Amino acid sequence: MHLSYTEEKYLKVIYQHGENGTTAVSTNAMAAALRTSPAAVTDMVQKLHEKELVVYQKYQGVTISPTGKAHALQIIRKHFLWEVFLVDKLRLGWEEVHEIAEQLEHIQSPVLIQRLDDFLGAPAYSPHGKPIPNAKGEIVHKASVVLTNMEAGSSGIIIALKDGTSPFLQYLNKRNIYLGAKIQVIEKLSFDQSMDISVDQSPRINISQRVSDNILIVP
Amino acid sequence: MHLSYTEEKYLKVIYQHGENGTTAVSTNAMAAALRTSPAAVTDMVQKLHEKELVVYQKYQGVTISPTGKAHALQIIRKHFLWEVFLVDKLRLGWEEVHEIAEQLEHIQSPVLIQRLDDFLGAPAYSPHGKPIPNAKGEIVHKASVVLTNMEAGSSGIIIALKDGTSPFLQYLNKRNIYLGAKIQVIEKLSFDQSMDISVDQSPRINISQRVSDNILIVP
DNA sequence: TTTATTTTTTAAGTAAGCCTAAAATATTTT
DNA sequence: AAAATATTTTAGGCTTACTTAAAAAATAAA
Repeated sequence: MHLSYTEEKYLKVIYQHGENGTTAVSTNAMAAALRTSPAAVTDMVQKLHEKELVVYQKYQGVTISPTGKAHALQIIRKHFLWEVFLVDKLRLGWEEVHEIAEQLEHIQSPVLIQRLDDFLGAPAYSPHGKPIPNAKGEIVHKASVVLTNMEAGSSGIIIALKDGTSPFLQYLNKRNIYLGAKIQVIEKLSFDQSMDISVDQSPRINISQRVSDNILIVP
Repeated sequence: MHLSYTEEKYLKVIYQHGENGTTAVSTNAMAAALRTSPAAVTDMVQKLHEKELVVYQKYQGVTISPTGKAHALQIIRKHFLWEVFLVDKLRLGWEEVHEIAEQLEHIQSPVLIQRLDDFLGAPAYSPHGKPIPNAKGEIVHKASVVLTNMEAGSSGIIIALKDGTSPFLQYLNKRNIYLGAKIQVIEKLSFDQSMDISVDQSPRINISQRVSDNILIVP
């Protein structure tokens, strides 16, 4: 079934604000999230209920249905993949990519998304460290850990940064540290809490705790 | 001034079907191009006239205005840049990219397009060999030449392919010949009209006339 | 538990973009 | 030049997604 741009936006909000489909979302909350009026939300939600994309009862808020959830997960998948593209390939700061991905997530083309996924190396996490649903809409969630807390000798992949400001990004760029890079913790220096790491097999570099505190890793 | 998705589509068609703004476009022609009714076109064209994006007189067809042209060129620029991305980076066949670029061209974000342009290496031509307007909306048009007609010793860049079918693309891929590659004509073999070329300084390879006939070059 | 407040829904109406059918104008044919 | 045909415009109406204002229901306070 084909959904309109607006219907897609509503489904995504219902899914996300309803804690991934587990709780009901109030009309007011949706209106705020979508920057529209409560009356408009009631209108749309009734239509989505008739299409069986949500479950809605007067005055009881709205919950996403299994069909609606499947749609929402595809939209979220597209959103995150585009975010990875924007940050990873186009080097946009991740404060600014959300807004652009909000538009890109509605582009209709299965082959495009499949190729984009390939091109990006089938990333598992968004730049914000959120797990990307796979093509089937499944979320495979691995717990991430702050680089600071990793043991010497262990390794993993940078999936997200806590600090997304330009100075930090520039620092990382200068030191060739980037999203998706494989990090190996070589040594932890207790004197100043700094650590020696290796990025993608390259020679070891030393980073301060200030830096490692802001890097999230999955094994 | 912000334009709607639909207004953008109309402006592009008016510009392109009016031979880049030089001739008027008929209502029927536009309706066909936009897959809508002539009545809908009259409606929209009157609105665009009031916004001074086109010049329209009853029964006289419509011409783009300078302001409208500036908009159209930006949309076309975006369309072509996305096409380059899809073909060059995502390796989609260029028969299938037009439809996707029709959607992508309406994404609103100046910084996105600037970064995309950088990422693609500021390409001058679309995969179909059409010149891409620059950020100011200027079209710098260099004449292209069929590879077959180039002299031994001369060189240039592949800007387009005449044949975009999968077998041809696979052939090119296998031989490491790609859009944007620098081609040097080393020798022309009159016996079978084949030629020896070098792609981006790599060792010489021989290609048949069947192949060189379908490759377009700019010096 | 009754009243006040907040939330939600209904009702009526708007704008964008489309439709069909009929009327008006252009163009072509005779 | 008149008649026939094709094109274009107008008129009236539809759907989507929104708006504001009023009514209804739920929740919180007294």
